[in-house]
Amino acid sequence: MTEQELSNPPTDPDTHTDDPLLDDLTPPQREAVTHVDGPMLVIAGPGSGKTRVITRRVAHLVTRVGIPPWQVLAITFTNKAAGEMHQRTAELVTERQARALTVCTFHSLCARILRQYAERLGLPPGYSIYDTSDQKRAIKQALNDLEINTKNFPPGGVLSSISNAKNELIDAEAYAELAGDFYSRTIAKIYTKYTQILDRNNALDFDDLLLKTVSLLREHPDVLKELQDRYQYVMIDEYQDTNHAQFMIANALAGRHKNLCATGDPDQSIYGWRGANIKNILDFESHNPDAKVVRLEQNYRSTKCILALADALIKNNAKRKHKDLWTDNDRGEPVQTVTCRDERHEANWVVEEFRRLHDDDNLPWGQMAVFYRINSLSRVMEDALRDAGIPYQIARGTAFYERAEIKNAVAYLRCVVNPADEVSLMRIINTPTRGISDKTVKAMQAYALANNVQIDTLLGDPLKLTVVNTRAQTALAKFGKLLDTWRHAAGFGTEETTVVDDPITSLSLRGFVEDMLRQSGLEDACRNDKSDPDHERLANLGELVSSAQQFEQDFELELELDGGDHTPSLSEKLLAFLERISLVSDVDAVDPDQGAVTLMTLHAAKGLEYPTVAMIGVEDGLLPHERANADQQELEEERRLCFVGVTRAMKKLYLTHARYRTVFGQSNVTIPSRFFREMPEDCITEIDACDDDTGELADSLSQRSLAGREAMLYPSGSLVRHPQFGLGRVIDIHPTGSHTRARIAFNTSGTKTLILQYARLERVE
DNA sequence: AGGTTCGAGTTTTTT
DNA sequence: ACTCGAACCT
Repeated sequence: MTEQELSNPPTDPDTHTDDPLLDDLTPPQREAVTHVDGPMLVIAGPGSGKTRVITRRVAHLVTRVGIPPWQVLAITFTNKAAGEMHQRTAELVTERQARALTVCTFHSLCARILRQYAERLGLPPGYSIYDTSDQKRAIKQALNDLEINTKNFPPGGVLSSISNAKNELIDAEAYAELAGDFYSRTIAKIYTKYTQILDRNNALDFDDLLLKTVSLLREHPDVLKELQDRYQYVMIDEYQDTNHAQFMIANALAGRHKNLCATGDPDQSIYGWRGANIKNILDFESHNPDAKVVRLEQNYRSTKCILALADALIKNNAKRKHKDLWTDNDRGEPVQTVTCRDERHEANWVVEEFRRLHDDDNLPWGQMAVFYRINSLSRVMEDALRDAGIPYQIARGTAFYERAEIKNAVAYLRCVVNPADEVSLMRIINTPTRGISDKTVKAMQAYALANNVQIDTLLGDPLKLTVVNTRAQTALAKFGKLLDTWRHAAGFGTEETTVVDDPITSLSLRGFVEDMLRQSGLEDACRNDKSDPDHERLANLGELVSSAQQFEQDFELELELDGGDHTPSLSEKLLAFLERISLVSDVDAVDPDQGAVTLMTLHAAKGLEYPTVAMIGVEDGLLPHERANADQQELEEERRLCFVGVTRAMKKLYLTHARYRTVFGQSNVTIPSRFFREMPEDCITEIDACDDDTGELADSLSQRSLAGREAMLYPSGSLVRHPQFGLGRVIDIHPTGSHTRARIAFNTSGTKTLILQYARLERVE
């Protein structure tokens, strides 16, 4: 469900044109769409047709004004949003034009630019992109090297201090100069060390992608000019959530031709905690005195009730520019605020209500969504939905890549591509166990530090490690050989054997990943893992192979469509695959056509819309979150978060809270959110679900049907289709833990155990 | 060397 | 309640 999919602003007869790109737009929308040169700010309230305006403007620039499509750059907040925007623009222009557009996130744009200009920055091409857990490992390493206690400086906290500094473009040196107190002086030391570790590992963290791009643009005027001329029309969506580094990049790119179009809504700024600066959008006009400003205030999405509630809520923010939110839509039903006993009751109440909507009102599952402030609330909701046999999906695209077995597999791939990546190497050097002990590893690190060599050189020459015994040396050498074999196969030759891999004879990406999983012993380790009798982990590795294959196909198709006769080599495909894996976001996993109830955090819900929305856990301490209670600014951000959630709903909205909530296995009394008191009574129906016993009934019902109505969707013997493995027949299916596994005999690929949540199975009748 | 147990910290939100 | 790491045992 994307913005504006279901809404159609009425035609205004006075300003009718014959241009199909324009004639169904309101005057302000049209004003924004037809603006060509010079800066423009579009302040777009929720559901005001912002996405429509952006896609139409791109189409207008390309097909009416005659701007070459490759000069247009559109930056979105997630890959998912980029994909959708690209898709919707493609419907308005030719296929060739659509392909020439650049639509992506800041991070993937930066990764692309950095790869292109790597040698100008002295950046070796196989650089790793570290995610939060890799970053934490690097921080721990830094703390260890500096002999600082992790008790006083928890890696997470240190990381966020460093991240905040990076987002403000403050490097370690500058940080040290600013540091006054003991805490910041220590952070400065860790920051310096952390930077050294990343450099040594040839790794960038998320912030570095932006940071390095800023320095590239600053220090290489010729590169800047090249990029400015390449991207003459720059559009940034969700401008209220840009941080300082992103602001610098946007303004540097648009600095020459001045065609910067920013769209967003200050009331939906919800990423302040990660360095987003709401001032970027508020001060747009003073940064660009000649800017055209368009305000889109009419809402086409929600009922009057929902919008009135949202408006009343957001008016409580003191630091806010006034906006008139209005709609011609029906008044609709009142918003229901529901009091439940505990989180289980709450989940069951929502499930019962959703089932009623589905069965009685014929509302498809895909048009319902559940939002929550923190991820941990998804658990109960999931259990209730699964027990009720209702199909659901969770917007956690990164969850798959956070699994230990997948992280290990990815670490192997990174080590192949980037020999300097010590964080990844340490992860896998003895996983699965191969006779390399902690002691041996410590000795390696000590030697590498003392002799200032890259740690992986020791794998080629373990005899240097005189302190470890022969057995360990042999194990190291063997492991080194294995890595070398893969590097060779993938086309990352060692210096003297720079292998130009021949795309005809070289392995496919899928084949490479499969070989690596087998030869590394990861596959066998999962197969023999007694703690995982259902081979869930093995199935996950299988999913990684499919995703590699899927990526390979898409990547080759993309290049083919680009017109070049260039067939990508295995090494190119591997680099691109790793980059993709690093930059997936949670909402990227949401498939609106899947016909399933969607669960996500309020942050992930930004930019989406659903006919029916339930927001759960609307309690003080959760929304607003307790960590934001003290600070007025943060409280206002929590209110904006609530505003974002409420304004996603088109027709029906439920706000639920539980009297007791179990945290860490302890049941605690809760207080309803203070935001309830800010909502107008005439928009609300209060329901006390504790009065009736539907919840209790649901409790007992769900217990009985626990063995899974989900399994009924794919009964044994039914014919299914898998995107990679093709047609197959279900042998058996069981719900286990948080997943449902199915054994499926495929016609061409043999029998595989798949997890329904990851395998995109399709029932074939 | 490798597996097991016990304790601590964990949960805010994410590219 | 659950996961991760460190000490401890085989």
